[in-house]
Amino acid sequence: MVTPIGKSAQTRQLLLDTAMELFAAKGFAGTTMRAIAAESGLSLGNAYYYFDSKDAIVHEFFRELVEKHRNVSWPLLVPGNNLETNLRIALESALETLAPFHEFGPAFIRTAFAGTHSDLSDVHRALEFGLWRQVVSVSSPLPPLAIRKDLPELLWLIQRGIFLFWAYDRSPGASRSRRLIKNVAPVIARLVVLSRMPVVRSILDDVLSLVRTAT
Amino acid sequence: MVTPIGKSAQTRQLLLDTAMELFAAKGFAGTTMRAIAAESGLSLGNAYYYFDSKDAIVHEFFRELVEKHRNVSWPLLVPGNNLETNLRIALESALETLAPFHEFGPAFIRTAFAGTHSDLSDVHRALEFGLWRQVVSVSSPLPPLAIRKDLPELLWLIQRGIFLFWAYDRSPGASRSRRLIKNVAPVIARLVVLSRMPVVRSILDDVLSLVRTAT
DNA sequence: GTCACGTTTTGAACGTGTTCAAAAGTTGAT
DNA sequence: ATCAACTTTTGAACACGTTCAAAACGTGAC
Repeated sequence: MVTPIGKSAQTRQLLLDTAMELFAAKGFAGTTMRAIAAESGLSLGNAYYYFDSKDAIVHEFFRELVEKHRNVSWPLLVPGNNLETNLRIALESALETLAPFHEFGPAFIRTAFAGTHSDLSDVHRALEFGLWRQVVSVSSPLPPLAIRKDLPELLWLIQRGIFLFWAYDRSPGASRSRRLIKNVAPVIARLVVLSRMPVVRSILDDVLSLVRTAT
Repeated sequence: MVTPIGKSAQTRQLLLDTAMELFAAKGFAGTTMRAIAAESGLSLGNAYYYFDSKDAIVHEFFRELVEKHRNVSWPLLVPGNNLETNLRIALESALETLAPFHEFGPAFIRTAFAGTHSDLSDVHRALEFGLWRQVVSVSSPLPPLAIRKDLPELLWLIQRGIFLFWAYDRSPGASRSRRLIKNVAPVIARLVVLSRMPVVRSILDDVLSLVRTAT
């Protein structure tokens, strides 16, 4: 009999799928490693053979959600929208995707910021750097040349901030996060227009190099 | 015999003092609730009578550190320093105070952002809002009137950001955080000068109202 | 077919944060 | 002095994340 390729990988995936089901059904605290293993028909120790920790599983779960957000929001970024609209779409759909898992907020933060530097770059990319490039390039009118190249990085930074805020936002339905997004979008749009002015542009340059210091 | 006032409060304080010693000696993970209780000559359950959780103890520990930072940095803010200098002093002394407890970073974040809204205001205040007022008011030249009133709030925001960055900064000796501070100070100083210009001022207004949305 | 070696799986154990019912102690009114 | 109500303390227990030595399994060489 032909052994299916990657039997080990399959077991790992089974674990992951089971975990994600349980996460969705019972939440983070309500999903125990024992339950994940049992529901997968494996022993507890075996789960730890495939994943170093519960957080490691959450980490992969998070990456799935990021991918989902990308797939959901990408088609909504239609040409003709202005930057403010696209920005709102991208941010709000992120919130929508994450909403059922608000309880995971701190764990997401933990796993997104933990790990080595190369791993952080990974999350960097995972956090949809490409999506922000799309947000920019599909907006009309296109942002001023002065900032067009750097804008995705700036937007990515904004999204990181909002993500952090959301993770610790205790307001019902994350209403404060929603309000924040609604207010951020026009401010950024205005800032982009003003970036034509050398003073503003120089400030943005400063901020950008700060961000690069920190990355 | 005259019972000393607040016997209950004393027990609580004993627990706290013991915990802080152990935290300094053995770190966060190395300090168990059992050890705190035992070293205080109390039972484990009793410790939980005074503190809801280990995090609750860390929370108070953090507040002590914040107070310590205030006391350390306040006298260093001498008149004659310019804003950039004072800003660096305040930020770097914060790092110095927190440095031995880098391992607590995520726990600090957790406790600082958890809790009710009124509790968050508490942390708000705890994070030395007053210190930033002092940083501003003792700087010469004084910042432009256009921004003088709001600057402390802006600086407080900056500090929060840097604190977050530090908490998850894995670089040896938190060197990245140190570098960030060194670079942030002049940028902010420049921004303050530019705040005389209406465009810049209007952007700052936007940012401020965003912050207030989020608070 | 057997053996040696690497991969996978097990089951039990450890130490942790947290909970809780019940005991012990304290206080103030009668 | 007694009793009732409240505060403090105890000790045992629970469930969880994590670890580990040993067993089982698979595979390729001889």
